[in-house]
Amino acid sequence: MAGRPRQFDEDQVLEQAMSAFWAHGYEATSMAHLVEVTGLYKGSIYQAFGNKHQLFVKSLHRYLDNMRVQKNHLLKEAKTPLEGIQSVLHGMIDTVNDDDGCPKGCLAINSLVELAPHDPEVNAVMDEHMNQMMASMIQVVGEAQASGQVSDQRPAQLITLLMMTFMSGLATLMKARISKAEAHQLLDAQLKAII
Amino acid sequence: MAGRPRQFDEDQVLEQAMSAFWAHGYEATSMAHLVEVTGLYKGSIYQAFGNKHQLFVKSLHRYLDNMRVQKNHLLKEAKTPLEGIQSVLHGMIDTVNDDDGCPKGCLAINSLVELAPHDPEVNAVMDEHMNQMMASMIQVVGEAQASGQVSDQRPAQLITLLMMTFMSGLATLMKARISKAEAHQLLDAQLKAII
DNA sequence: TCATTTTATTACCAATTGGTAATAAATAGC
DNA sequence: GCTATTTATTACCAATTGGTAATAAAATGA
Repeated sequence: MAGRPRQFDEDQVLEQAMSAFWAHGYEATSMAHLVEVTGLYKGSIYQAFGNKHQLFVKSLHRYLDNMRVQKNHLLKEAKTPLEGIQSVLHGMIDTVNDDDGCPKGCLAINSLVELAPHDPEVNAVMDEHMNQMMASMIQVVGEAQASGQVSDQRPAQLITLLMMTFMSGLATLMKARISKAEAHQLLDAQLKAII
Repeated sequence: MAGRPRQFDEDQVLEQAMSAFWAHGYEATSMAHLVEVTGLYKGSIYQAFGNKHQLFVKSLHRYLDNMRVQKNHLLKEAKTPLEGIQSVLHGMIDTVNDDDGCPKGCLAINSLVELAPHDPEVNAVMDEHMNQMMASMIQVVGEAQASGQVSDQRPAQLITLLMMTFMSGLATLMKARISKAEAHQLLDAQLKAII
């Protein structure tokens, strides 16, 4: 016996909130700002999502899910393990969005820097995501080594750690210092060095 | 004809403010918090430093100056260019302070992520610092190449960019995911790969 | 049609935000 | 000792913060 139907799409609202947090960070995004970008009333936001922090965590989850889906898709599409690795990493660079001329970086890395040390929940979410990401990439790197496309001088885990650390650095520097094009070039150089 | 003398050491206060911004970020550090950690009154802070943003910029400058001084010192002390590079980079890892059990990361990288895209002044400060840092490191890498300690397969500038991007990633991940010990190991592996 | 349930919309709230004005207390020069 | 100057200390402020209570408006089932 449902009451008055919702006049907004929860997914769409979540997308808009995520975009705001992505562009400005958690602290700098006020509820007033969220009201503005979502177009709905403050009461509706609180009723639908609990509070600001829960809304943020849901936004972060959405972002990480998108990343995971894209990663799995690209890995499946790839003709070889190495090609998969490359398309996933270059895809990450393209995800760094700057529609409005203002680079947003990677929401995961942004959140890690701003919140992880003081926010146990965000830290846990990031922990699970990075473990999953690492495991997935370690396996592909292992396959690439088995097929001879990647040198097995280094253990797959080390190669993956070097890759992910480098990607974190790219995400950081792309917030202000380097362009997408430079990031792609740097990534190629890095892969050439560790592979 | 000086008036009432200051009852605080400006440098010491700046150090305390820097530490607060370093640990919690710009937005999450309130004036009330700064009053608490510095021990002086709000009015005194505003009179001495202008406002919160100017205090932050001064703190950031102080941090960057410290980094530059340490870098120059380590480079001068080193017996060879390569040794200089290594001690500077490993020294950066040690600068990532976690006295209170809470990793603060690197204030420069933290500020880049939180503020640079929306804060022209911070962006400009970081721009100048990174240009200077890059130029200084490119020169040392070049010397290391000339002395045969570093391969000249890659241009010195590219090697330096790979190094600095990797360091940015380390600073980021050290805020939550990896320990100092792991960071040192990863840095060694990275240097082995690109040098 | 009417009670129930859910949402939309408005109005409101205490606490905190960054920032200032006013006043009291030291110093130096005259 | 008085004045000018600078700082210390208190009291205060408008605006914004995240969050709620109250009410109006749709839907469903009886």
